[in-house]
Amino acid sequence: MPELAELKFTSDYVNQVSEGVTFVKAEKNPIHKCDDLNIPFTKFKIKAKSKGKEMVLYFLDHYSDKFVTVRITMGMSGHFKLTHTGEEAKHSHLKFYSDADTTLSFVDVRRFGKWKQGLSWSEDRGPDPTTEYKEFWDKVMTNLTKLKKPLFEMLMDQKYFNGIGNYLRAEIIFRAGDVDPFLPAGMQFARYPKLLDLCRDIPLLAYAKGGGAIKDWDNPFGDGAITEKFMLCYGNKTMSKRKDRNGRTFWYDPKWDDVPASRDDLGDYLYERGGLAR
DNA sequence: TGTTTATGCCGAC
DNA sequence: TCGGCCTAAACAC
Repeated sequence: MPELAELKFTSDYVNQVSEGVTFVKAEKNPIHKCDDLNIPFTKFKIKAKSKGKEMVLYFLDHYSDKFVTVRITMGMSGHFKLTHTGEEAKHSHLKFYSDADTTLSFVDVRRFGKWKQGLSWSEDRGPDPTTEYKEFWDKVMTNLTKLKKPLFEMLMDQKYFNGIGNYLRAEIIFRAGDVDPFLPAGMQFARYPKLLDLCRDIPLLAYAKGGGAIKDWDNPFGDGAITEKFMLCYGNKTMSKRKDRNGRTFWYDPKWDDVPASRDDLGDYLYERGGLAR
């Protein structure tokens, strides 16, 4: 489930269940390709922060001010789960054991999630549109000429839109209403500054709507957590869909169905609708 | 029983 | 830019 809002939930969850807890050991599942962790403390606290689609975990020494960091991404299925020790979920790939017979596990069925010790936020990912809005706005608006890909594909570029993924781009574009998703992104941001606001407000809405429901990580996908009221477009049978150039399904309002899906025909379309040279 | 699909990257051409 | 990385559930036959 992990886009910007879910990373915030995950970070919240780690902080909630780790509050006041002392951890004593970190362990990696050998099947996972990422490097083992080396937490150089015998007793430590854990704290988490999220930014876009990344998390940073802080391991704080019980006996000093020293700490180490681990940067984590969630892939398609990553999440954290606190259990009794010995009852960790299948597909737990990192386990942090407390001194109270509990384990905080990083659970990830598909193993697309990654971690690396000693790192903080990635240099090649942009600001978080919800917590660093001004930097986000500046970065987009000062690079309009570089945003040449169509809006619906550009919104997945983490260099500018850190935290936006496949469902958020669908919901952002759907709510933008009159904004053609298939025209070049830079042009659309220049024409419709409200797009910048939506890149902040829709992830915030997802966070607000999901607040009560996503906590049940035993059943993160099946309970319609964010669906009613929030998920208007993504996965909706009455909407249209097509594959983007990366093979991801893009859900959109059927009113844009006349936009050519073939790249060969798109040149003429841009000339007519976008005012661009052929 | 086989195929398609899944909220994401990542690196080899 | 395209296939690869993974498991599991939903769907097709």
